Amino acid sequence: MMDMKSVEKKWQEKWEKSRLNVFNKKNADKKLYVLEMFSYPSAANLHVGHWYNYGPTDSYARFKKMQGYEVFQPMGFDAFGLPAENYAIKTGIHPKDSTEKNIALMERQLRNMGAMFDWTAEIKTCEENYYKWTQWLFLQLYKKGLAYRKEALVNWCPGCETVLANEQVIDGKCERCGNTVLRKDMTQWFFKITDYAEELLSDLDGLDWPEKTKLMQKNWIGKSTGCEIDFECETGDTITVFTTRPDTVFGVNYVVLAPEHPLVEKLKTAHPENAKAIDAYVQYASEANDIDRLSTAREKTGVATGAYAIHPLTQKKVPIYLADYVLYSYGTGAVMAVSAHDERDYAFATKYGLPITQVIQKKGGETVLPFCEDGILVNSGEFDGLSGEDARDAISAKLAKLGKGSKKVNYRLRDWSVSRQRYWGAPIPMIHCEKCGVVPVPEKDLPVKLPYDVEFRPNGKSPLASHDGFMHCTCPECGGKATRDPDTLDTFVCSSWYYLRYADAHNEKQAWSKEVADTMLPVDVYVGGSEHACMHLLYARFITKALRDMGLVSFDEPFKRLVHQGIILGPDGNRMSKSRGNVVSPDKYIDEYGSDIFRLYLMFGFSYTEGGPWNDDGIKSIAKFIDRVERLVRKAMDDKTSGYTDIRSAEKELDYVKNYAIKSITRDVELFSFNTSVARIMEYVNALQKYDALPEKNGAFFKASLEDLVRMLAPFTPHFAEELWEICGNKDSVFTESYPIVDEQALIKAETEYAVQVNSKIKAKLMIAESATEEEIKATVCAHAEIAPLIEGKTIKKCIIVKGRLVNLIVG
RNA sequence: GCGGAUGUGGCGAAACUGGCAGACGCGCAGGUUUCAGGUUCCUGUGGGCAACCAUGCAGGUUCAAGUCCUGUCAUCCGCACCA
Repeated sequence: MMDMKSVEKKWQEKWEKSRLNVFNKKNADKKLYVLEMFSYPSAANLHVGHWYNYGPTDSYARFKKMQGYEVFQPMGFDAFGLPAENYAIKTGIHPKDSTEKNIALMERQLRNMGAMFDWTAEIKTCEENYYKWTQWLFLQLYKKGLAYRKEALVNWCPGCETVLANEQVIDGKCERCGNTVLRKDMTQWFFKITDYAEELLSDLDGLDWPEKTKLMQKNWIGKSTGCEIDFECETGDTITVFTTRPDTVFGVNYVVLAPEHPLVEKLKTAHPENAKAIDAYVQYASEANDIDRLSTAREKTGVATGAYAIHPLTQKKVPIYLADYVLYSYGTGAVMAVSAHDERDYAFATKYGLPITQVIQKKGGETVLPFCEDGILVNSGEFDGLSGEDARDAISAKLAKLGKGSKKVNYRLRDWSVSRQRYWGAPIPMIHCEKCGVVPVPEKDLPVKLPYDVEFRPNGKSPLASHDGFMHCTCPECGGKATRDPDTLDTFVCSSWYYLRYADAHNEKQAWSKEVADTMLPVDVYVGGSEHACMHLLYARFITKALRDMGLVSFDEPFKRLVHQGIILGPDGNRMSKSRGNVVSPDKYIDEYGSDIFRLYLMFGFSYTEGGPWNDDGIKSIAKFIDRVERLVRKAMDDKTSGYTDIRSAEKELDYVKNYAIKSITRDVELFSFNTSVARIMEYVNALQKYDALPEKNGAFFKASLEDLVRMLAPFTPHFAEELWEICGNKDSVFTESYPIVDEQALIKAETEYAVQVNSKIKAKLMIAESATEEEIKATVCAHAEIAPLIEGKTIKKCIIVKGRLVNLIVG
């Protein structure tokens, strides 16, 4: 039995020395960029999830390398972020110190994993030579008008006196102190991702991504086509509403504004008798936290303003309400309420006793209100009788003609808020000057360094705001006194472009050279968890498109193909978590069996994209399998009795199994179907063992067959295969070999087994020559001893032959 | 509420465009090796004595359904008043 630990160490050192894992630019024409999502540097050891992401994907990469691709598989660290800062607040250990320590630890473990990472391209997002370019990226977006400042609602924890990221808000409460999180207006930097909404949506079609992920992005972007309609308000102002159902416009019973709508103030002035009630409602709505407000189950609330608006087509007066079921952030922040044909309006109207006017009739059936589907228009003047689509066209055309409305497309997607009132991130490279306003830091002055000596314990402001040395600077435009932006960038900004930096990691003059980027990118295969569907994966696509429009890259999409690994659950079937106490650590398994066996088990025991509950019964069997392979190889190499040199049926049979395995593996690895690939190798090993047990065998043939086994095994158990390859008497790395290629000739058999059915029931199995014609097959089947009695005296109505598989005789 | 996925032996799972359901492995049983335990190797292993019955459940299409269609239940994931 091999000492896996020393074998792994031996080969890792050899690979390091021979630069086996380093991308060779000379072969760039054959490049294949295989990327795993980089890691957050945690203090804990690598967990099963890391192994499950990186181990099998590395096998994929190695397989492609053996197929002749020049594989680029870099690794790095997404090193800024909240956990390090929270840890610092709790323990007083500086985020930089803990992060660097964690990176060192994690990098060592990643190296011990033996994956084919090209460490020469390693990046750490918290280092100056990286975040300098993150800041540069911000400036490019700013120049392009894609970064802007505005007031926005943020999560505010009154206990910690700080802003929280959405992820830190658990059930409406602060994850640290448990206080109820409030919403607060603050001026923030945003990236204008909404400018790209349409392209982000339409380009999904061309991506080789899981359909589920594409659908999630599609829903997230949330395109809806409709119409904006103007209602004149009694104050003389115009209330513009957005609707996807202009066909229901004759059924408008009232108009609703979101409580935050700017017109509220004016309406209050116009109707002082209601001012108190309005104020109370606005206050009530602002205090409701997101969880309550967003719940569909919540009862509708609202208040009458006393004001009215004029219906643009009927000229009738309709009352104006405030209600928080209308979201200020979507559409125009105002809706026309059609009580009969919208569930929410119906519920509101019912509660407050408002009129309900039916204007749509169900086609062929009784109309039950609220009726929200398409139907035939009634009570709609000249538009009566029209149906859904036609009515929408006709009515929006009429409104447009009157200057009272126009077609409009809205997206659910909002601009990306990137300011964080936090310390451990890339400082936003902006300067605030009393005279010149907001001024970008000149590129030559980058990076804006993140100072070390900062009080990062929360006090209600960004930690950097209290650091005088950082804050005070001179205005690059007027040279006068100015201050820096005290906020840092969301870490998703760092990870939105890292795949570009990998390709040109040591470039000191640029973030990347366009030439290099265009050679190395896009990423051919990107592997990571599906939890990033609407965050990282969307941001990265947006940034790529923005960079393309700036002429900095020449491709539209960063990740051509995307694969999500499944999740390995705890043995109890739940997500692993400390609180549940069901966390399985890979350490003891690595210690006992080594990294090859551990990764092989991960590949064999689970369906890669599904994952599933952890179970360690299987890992022992993998260790046994590896032992068996080793014994088989050693025995064959020691075997001096080479026997004879003929190729008999036994050799042909072995060759068949081998080539069947090669063919299957070649297809399955491409699909990330590792469990079936390993199964085919096991079958081949079983066949080799059977052959080995023969009294006589062709020694040279057997040795060659075993060398093929080692090649086949190499991507899955790289260290072990190298050792076997050496035992076989080879000097070079097995990874300089090419993966065995299927010999189709070996897969042709003289005879195939057919299942024979009579009236669709299996009755017999028999061997039929591959060359037989359909007529011959039919004759053979009918004459067969088990079949003949069953069809005797009956007419064969039909004979279905599936070549190489089955024959179905329909008799009556 | 909306959208999506999944449901197959005692267990992890296979099954490419409808074509022999359960590959491969675990476990289990019997044998073998060993002083003994582990190990090795061999054989068997969905259920039922059988005809037959079996892919969550109920229908349907088809010569043929795990696979296609309709309905339904359960679990998981995403979104959640988006007008």
